[in-house]
Amino acid sequence: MDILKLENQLCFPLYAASRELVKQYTPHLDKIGLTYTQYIVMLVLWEQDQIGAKQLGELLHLDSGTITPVVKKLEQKGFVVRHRGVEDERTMTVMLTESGEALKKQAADIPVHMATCLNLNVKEASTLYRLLYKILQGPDDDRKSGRRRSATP
Amino acid sequence: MDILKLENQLCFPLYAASRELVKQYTPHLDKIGLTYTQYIVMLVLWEQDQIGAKQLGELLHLDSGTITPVVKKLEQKGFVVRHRGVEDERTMTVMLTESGEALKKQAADIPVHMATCLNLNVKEASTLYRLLYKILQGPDDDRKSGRRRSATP
DNA sequence: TAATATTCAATTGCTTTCAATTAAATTGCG
DNA sequence: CGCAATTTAATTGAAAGCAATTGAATATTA
Repeated sequence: MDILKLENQLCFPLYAASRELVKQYTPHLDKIGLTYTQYIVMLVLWEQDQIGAKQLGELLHLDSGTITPVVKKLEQKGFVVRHRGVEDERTMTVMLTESGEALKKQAADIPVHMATCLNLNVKEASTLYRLLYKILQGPDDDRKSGRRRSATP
Repeated sequence: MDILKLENQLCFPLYAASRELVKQYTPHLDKIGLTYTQYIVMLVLWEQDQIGAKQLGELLHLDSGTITPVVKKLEQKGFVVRHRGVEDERTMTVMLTESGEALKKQAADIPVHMATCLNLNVKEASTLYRLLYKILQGPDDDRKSGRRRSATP
C-alpha cells in the first residue's frame, strides 16, 4: 500500500508548491493591488493588448466561471474594458486600458523578486519548466492533430 | 520587459499543472466520495491513524481556516472523529474510523490510474518530485538550523 | 503569583475554482 | 428556409484557500 503514502505522491508536492509560490507573490502583488489570478491575466494583456475571453481561458487553463468574475474585477479597477464582439455577439473581448498599461511599469520588479526567493538554480528552473509544460500538454497530443511545437532545448 | 511574458514565468505552469492534475483526480475521487483536499488528509491518516490538527496543517501546508472545515466534512462522512487534547485542550486530534480505514481499499487503484495519465517517464517524475520538494523547502532553512534571519525593519 | 505573551482551533470575509446549468447567438442540416 | 445542434459567456452552488481576527488555554516573565 506504499503507493498511498503521501510522500510517494507526485500530485501533492505539485499542489503544495503551487500554493507556496502564489503565497510568495502575494505581498508583492498587494502593492499594485492585484491578486495572483488577476496578475496572470494582466501578464497576457501586457503582451497582446487585447484577447478574447475564450482564448484567455484556454491560455490560462481557466473556464468562464473563473474568467468572468476576474475580468470584471479588473474592469472595476480600471485596468481593462470589456466589449462584446461585433460580428459574433456571443464573444467577449478584453482590452487593456491606459491605466492597465501604466501598471506594467510597477509590476516590472515582481519577477525579479520572485526569482531570488525561489531556491532553484537556472538549470533546475529550466528543467522544472520543461516537465511542467509536459504535464500541461496532457496525456494525449492528438487533440491538436499532432505536435507542432518542439520541446524546449 | 520579457521577464513579464507569461511564457517566461515559472509560476504559471506550476499553478496550471497543479490544477490540471487535481482535475484529473476528480472523476476517480468522485467514486469514493472525496474531494482532492479530503483525499490528501485521508492519505495522511491511512499512514498514521491519527494526527494533531496543527501537525496535519504543517504537513499539507494548509492553515486552520482550511483544515477545520475539511476535517469537519470528513467527520460528517464518518471517516474520522475529532477529539480535543486532554493534557492541552487547545489542540485537536483527528482519528481514523473503521469506515475511514475501509475506504483505503477503494482508494488503492487511484494512484495507479493517475500514474498512467501523466505523460512523464519514471526518471522525469523523480526529477520533478525532487525539484518540487526543493521549492517546498523554501528559500530559508533557518527554521531548522536555528540560523538567525537578518533583521528587516 | 499576577500580568503579559503566545499558541491553537475556530470563525469571518473575500477570492478563486470548477461542475453544471442557463440564455443567447451562431452554425449546420434536412 | 426552418429547426436542431453547437458555441459562448454568464450564472449558480459547493468547496477550497488564505489573511485577519477571536476566544480560550497554556507558557512566560516580571
